[in-house]
Amino acid sequence: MKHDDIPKAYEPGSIEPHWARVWVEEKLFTPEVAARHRTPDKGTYSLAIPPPNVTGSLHMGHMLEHTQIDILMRWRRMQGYRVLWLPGTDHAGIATQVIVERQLAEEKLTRQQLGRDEFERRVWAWKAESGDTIKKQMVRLGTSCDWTRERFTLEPALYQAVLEAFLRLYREGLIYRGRYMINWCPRCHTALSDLEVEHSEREAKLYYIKYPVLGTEYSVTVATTRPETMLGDTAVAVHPEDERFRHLVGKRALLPLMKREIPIIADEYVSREFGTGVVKITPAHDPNDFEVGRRHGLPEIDVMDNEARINEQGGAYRGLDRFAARKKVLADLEAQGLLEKVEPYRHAVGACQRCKTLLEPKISEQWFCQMEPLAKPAIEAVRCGLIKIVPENWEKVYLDWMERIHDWCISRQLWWGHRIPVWHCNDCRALTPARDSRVEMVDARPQPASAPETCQQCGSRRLTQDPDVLDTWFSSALWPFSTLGWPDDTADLRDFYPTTLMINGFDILFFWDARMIMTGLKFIPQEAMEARIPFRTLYIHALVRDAERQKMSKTRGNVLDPLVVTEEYGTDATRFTLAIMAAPGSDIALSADRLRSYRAFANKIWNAARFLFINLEKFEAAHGELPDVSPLAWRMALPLDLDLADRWIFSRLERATGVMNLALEGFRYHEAAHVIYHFFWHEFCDWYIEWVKPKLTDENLEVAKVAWRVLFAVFDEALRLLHPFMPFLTEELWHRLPGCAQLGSISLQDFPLSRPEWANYQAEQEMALVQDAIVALRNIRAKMKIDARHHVPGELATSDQAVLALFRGHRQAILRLANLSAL
RNA sequence: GGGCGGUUAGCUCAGCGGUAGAGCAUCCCGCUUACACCGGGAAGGUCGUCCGUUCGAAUCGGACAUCGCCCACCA
Repeated sequence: MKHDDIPKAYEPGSIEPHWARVWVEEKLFTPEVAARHRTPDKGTYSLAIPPPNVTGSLHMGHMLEHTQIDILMRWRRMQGYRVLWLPGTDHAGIATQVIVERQLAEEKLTRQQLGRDEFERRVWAWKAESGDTIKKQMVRLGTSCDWTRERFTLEPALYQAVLEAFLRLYREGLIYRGRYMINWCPRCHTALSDLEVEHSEREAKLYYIKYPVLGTEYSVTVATTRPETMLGDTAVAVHPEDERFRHLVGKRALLPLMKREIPIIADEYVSREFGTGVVKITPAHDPNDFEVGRRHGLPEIDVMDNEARINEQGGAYRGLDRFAARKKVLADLEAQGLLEKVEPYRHAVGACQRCKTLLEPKISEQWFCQMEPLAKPAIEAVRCGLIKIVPENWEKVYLDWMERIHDWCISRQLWWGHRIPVWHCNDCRALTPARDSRVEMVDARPQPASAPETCQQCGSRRLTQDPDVLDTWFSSALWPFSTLGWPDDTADLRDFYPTTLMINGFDILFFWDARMIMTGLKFIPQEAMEARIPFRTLYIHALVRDAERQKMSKTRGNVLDPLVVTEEYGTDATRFTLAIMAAPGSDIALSADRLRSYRAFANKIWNAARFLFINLEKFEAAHGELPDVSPLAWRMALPLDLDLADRWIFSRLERATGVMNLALEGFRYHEAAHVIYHFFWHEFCDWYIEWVKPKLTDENLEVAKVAWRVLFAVFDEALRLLHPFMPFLTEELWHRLPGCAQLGSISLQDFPLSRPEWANYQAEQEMALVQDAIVALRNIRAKMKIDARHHVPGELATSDQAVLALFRGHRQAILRLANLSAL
């Protein structure tokens, strides 16, 4: 070996791609391959990746998540578990469709012009083109996934899982179709689930409008924020016990502008305190009014089309956009003297999560999934502790939501996704589901293979498949078991399910985690609940924010490209930064300062290694032989009669090891990272290496050899502790250590376990004293200008025990003296 | 309207019952043959406010202030 050519500065760019490639080529992260290198098998440890959007690319949020997962995966793998981290991507229905539609728009095309088949082909083409961007990026970043098991939510096997789940829920009546009020996005032209609505407070106006009461000379005044919806009013309501209006109940009012007679009804829903105590009822355009309308059998007059323009039900306002209609309605009311007053009003409105367009509540025929029967066991599983949510406060959030859960609108008026496997009869309109869950490839796209041939009600052969696709989260909900082969009873499913862990951000706690728990409990054919849960522990990580503390996310434009950051600072340093800043519960504001300082840490490690290598060469040159410093040798033959600094460094190493293992058990990445950082830099480098320097060249060859062996022992252990955090650097250095290359990858070596016999409190106390002494002496010398140069610890260790004894006797006095600037 | 989280050194944040910590920035001294992406030293905080529990509180309880987030069908 020749180490003269080791660069002084660590250059991550020159080694990372190499190891990234080797790891994948050797399939080290395929559990069966890894197991061949390891004998004691501690059982399986598995995690199904939160699948990124297939057409997306990595942002810092991914990198944080993947770093946190990867640290635990590598740590457990080193501990001897058969670790499976199953990667894959999500077809991401609406997100992906929007991207392709945007591309079409550049060609001045719409998907409608293209037609459904051609549009789907375009999306598949786009997927083929950009679908493995994420994978390439993850491989480059060393993410230790088992790429031989990669999955995609729209591939045939997972399509089959979706069909199986849908058909079972459908047959049991848990999936139903009906006309209800849903959230409609006038831009995306699709229904959305409640979760996809973003509420935000806005300044608005409260308009007070007079409705004449028929057969009297007076009128009632209603208050509304959306006057244009009055075109669809079918009643006016008051509280049943409101004395002010009791006499009006049963009378009729004349709906202004539309000249329609509508009843005045009484309903508990009306609040006597708000507004005027009289409410206009628009069953087709407000969720509350919808309920009231159904209770009283009121007509539901939908006055808007899918673009939120007034339709033919809106009389003179037909064709106007909802906001234009509002202006005109107000102007007309004003002209007729029916607009009593306008007040400023602040309230929350709902917008489309995807495109931020204001949503329109709309009555629509959609598919729903009944939630209560699924939620009950999912609540139970968390409440009884079978599934642990960390940090604990999220458990309460989860339970609160689950206990007030509403039915889930699962149909989307999109073309990209799993099409609903139910056919409509063109003759009798009855519904007939696919006969089974088999999937076939038609035109390179997976489709249900067993379409019904005849209507199950009238026997007609004229059937049309429902045009809608399923909410993208429907397939995600099955992810932990669909990726392992369900509905088939596969070896992987038996081996790795339930998965050990799930790690994701709180933003998908309801969207995803809750639904995985419900579906796992529903579909896994095991008796015991503990065998059906999708994961045993759910760790909710914080979000990465940019310097302005803005949330980084797929839909916002402020994403930081991890590849750019890692290019500048190195993947290991970036990972370390994310880990050491990842205290549970608080968000991370990524800063260049921190990245720089942990790049310096990587450099420090590199140079400590460089010191070892260079001086080992010098030793060989001087003595014509090498001390045996391979891990095999030092583990067999560490001497018992070590001196103070040796006993001290082993004691500190043992402490670091113990704390790191405990911290990682509890997802306290920051604590683990702090411990190894401090140990490596400020104990191993600043004190220990300085201390042993003289010994390494001791005239007594045996003394020198022991020093070398201890030095490498500690360094080797430190590299292993560091490996989950800095896989590239440690892998590179491990391979350069004498005798290590032939042992294979560091990722398959043992992670250091706690060795309590190494803890040595006495050595730590003595060492603290010595360190004080050295610092004091250095200060005194510097201040007295006895010697311009500062002295390394080793000088004291080897030559000046008498000074130490003196110091021991007069510690306080010397320390005081040392700090006197008067000297 | 409910719920959650933050408020600690100039900046960004750890600590969460026993004499205030890190990184960066600042000041002083050192280019000692691993590393100036370095080494040594120093300065800097009555831990948002008030009340309480305790021998003892940044750390536990309560109130308040302030910032942020999540959930929510009062038009």
